[in-house]
Amino acid sequence: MANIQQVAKHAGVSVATVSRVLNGQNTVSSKTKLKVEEAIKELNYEPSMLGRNLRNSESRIVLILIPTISNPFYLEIIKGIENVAISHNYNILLCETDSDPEKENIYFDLVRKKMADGIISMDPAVNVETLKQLAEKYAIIQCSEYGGGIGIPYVTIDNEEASYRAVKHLLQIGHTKIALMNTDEKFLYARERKMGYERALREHGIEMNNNYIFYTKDLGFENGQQAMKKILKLKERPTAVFAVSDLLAIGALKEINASGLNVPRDMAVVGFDKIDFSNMTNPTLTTVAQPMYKMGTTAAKMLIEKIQGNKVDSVILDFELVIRESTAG
Amino acid sequence: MANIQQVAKHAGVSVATVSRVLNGQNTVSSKTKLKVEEAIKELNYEPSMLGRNLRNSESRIVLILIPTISNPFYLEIIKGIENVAISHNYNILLCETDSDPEKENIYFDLVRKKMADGIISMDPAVNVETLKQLAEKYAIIQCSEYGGGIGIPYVTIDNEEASYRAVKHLLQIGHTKIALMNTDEKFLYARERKMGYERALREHGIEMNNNYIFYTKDLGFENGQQAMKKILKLKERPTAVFAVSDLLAIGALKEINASGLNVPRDMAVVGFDKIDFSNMTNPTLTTVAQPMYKMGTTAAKMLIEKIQGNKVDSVILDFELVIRESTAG
DNA sequence: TATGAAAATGTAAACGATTTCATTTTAGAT
DNA sequence: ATCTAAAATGAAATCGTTTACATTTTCATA
Repeated sequence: MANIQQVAKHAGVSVATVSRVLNGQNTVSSKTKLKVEEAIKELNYEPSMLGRNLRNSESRIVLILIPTISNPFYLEIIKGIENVAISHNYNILLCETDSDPEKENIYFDLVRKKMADGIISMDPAVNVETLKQLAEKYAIIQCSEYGGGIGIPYVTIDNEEASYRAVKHLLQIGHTKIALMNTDEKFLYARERKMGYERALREHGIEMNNNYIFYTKDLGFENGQQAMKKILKLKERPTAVFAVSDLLAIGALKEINASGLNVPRDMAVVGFDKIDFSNMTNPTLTTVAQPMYKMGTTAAKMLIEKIQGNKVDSVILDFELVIRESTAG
Repeated sequence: MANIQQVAKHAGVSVATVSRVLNGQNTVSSKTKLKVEEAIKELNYEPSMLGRNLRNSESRIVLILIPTISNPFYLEIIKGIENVAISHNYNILLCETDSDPEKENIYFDLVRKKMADGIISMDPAVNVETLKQLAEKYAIIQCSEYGGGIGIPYVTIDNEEASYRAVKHLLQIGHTKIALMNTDEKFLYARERKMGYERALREHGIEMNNNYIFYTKDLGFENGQQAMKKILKLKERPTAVFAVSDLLAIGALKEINASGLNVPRDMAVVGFDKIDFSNMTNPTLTTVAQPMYKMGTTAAKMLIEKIQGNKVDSVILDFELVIRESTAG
C-alpha cells in the first residue's frame, strides 16, 4: 500500500506538494499537479485517514447515543443526522446504550480517547452529571430529550403543548374520560406531556382522575399491551387513551382489538411520534408528528458548529397533530 | 489535554514505560507501575486512539452496509454484530446505501482510506464486482444476502428450503391457490425463494400459475399494499399469499383488512423474517424466523477472524417457521 | 540584464502512540 | 564481593499525514 512518500518520490516532488494536491490547494502549478495526479493513479494511492486524523487531531466521527435501536422513532432522526454529517465529511457511530450507565460510559470513553469528535445524545436516561462534565471539554448536543438548565444545547419540540393539543382533540370529539399512558416521570418529556394533559382537562373543567393515569417502564409495544389490560379492567372504563409513544399506542390498539372492542367506537387512541408503523396498523393511528428528520439535521448542524468552536443556541421545532382512523369517530 | 510524554515526565519514566503500563504488559515493576498510574490519574490522561491507531495501522472500526435502516429486519442483526464487535474492541459504523452505488462507494472509500478495518455487507444490491475487487485487499463478509461463487465468505439461511416449508405449510392446511409476492429476481434470495415455492407446489401436483406471481420493487409496506390490490382484483382469487418479507406481508394484511375480507378466513398470509412488528399486527403474522441475532454475531466473528488474517468459511444457519394467527384457520 | 515581488516548492517539525533494540538495574548464586 | 542471567527501563525509530517556515523559481518591469 503506497504512502505519500512514495507518491512524492514517484512524481519527483516533495511530500508537501503531494499533500497540497491532495487538499486542493491552489499554490501548485498545473504542471506538477498533473505529475502528482499521475503518480497517485499509477501507485493506486489512497491517503490514509489515520495519518491525517492524527495530524489534524480529529476523528471525523460523531457519536449518536440512543437508548434502543428497536424504537423506529429514532430512525428518521438518524437519517437526518447522517445526511448532514456525510455532507460535512463526518461519519456517525450509532451507540445503543440500553439506558445502561456502564455501556454509556464505554461510548463516552470514545470521545475522551479522541475516537469521536462529538456526541448527539438522544438517551433520556443519560447520566446528566456525566454529560454536563463531558460537555465542558467536548462538543455535545441533546436531541429530542434534554436535561434542562445544564447548559447543553438541545433541539426538541414543545412537549407540553403537543400533549395539550392531542388531548384537546379527544375532548373536542366528545371524550371526557381520557386515560393517560405515560412513562416514568423521571423523564422530562413525561412530566411535560402530563402537564399538557392536565391543562387540557382543566380547561374543559374536567377533574384529574389519578386512576386514569398509567405509568409504564418503557416505551415498547408490550408495555402498551399491559397497561391497556389494566385500563380495560377499570370499573368506570375510559373512552379514550392518550399514549406518549406510538409503540405504546400500538400495543394498546392490539389489546383493545383482542378484547373484542372496537377502535375508535369503544375506545379512541392517540399516539405520539408518527413512526412509520403508525400508518400500518388497523385502524391507522392518530398521533403527534414530531419533525424527526428536521430534528436530526438540526442537531447535526448544531454539533458541527460546536465542534468548530462556535456557540450554538437551543432550538424548538414545530410539531403537528395527525388525525387518522383511531380517533375518527 | 495531556499526552503520553507529559505522563512520562510527571512520573519520571520514559514514554515506553508508560505505554507498557497502558497496555498491561508485565515487564513493569509494580513500583513504577504505581507511579505511572498515579501520574495518569493526576493528569487526567486518556490515551489517544488517533496516535495508537496510526501506529498500529488499524482503525478498530468495522462497516455495516445495509440498503435501508427502515427495515427492522436488520436491527436484530446489527445488535448481534455490535455485541461481538464491542467485546473485541471494535466499533461499528452503520452505513445506509439506499442501494445507490454512489453512496456505496463513499463507504467503500472508508476502508480504502483505512478509516475502517473491514466490511459486513448486507446490501443485496451491492455491486458484486466492486465487492470482489475490494475483498482482495480488505476483510469483507456477506451477511444474509450474498453473491454466490465470488469467494467472499457469507452467513445466511437456506432460502429455498425456508420458502418451501412456508408454502408447504399453506398447502397442508388446505390451500391450493397460493400467490407469491416476490422482489426482483436479480436478487439471489428472490430466485431461491421462488424455487422453494415452485418445489412445494410441484410436490403437491399443483401447476405453477404465473398470474399468481407478483414482483415488487422493494420490500416495503407500500409495495405489499400495492401488490395485494392487484391480487384482490384477480378473477380467480387466491386464498393464500406468501410474501418474501414481513413488511410486504403487513402491507398485504392491511389491504385485505381494508377491503373487508378476513385474514385468515378469506385469505391466509405468510411473511418472512419475523421482525418485531409481525407480532403486533392484527392478526399476528405467520412467518419464517431468521436467526437474525445469531447471523449478526456469526458475521462479526467471521469478520474479526478475517481481519486477523485467518481463513474463514461460509456458514448456513437454521431457520424456523413460526405459525401464528394469519394462517391459523 | 538586473531586480524584486509573487508564485511554487521543499525541509523538517509536529501529531501521539507502540515497539525494537540497547542499556541499566536487580537479585540470586558462588 | 563478584559474577551472571533475568528483569526493568530508556532512546529512538516508526506509522502517514499537514503545515510553518525557508528556499528556490518565475516573470513582469525598470
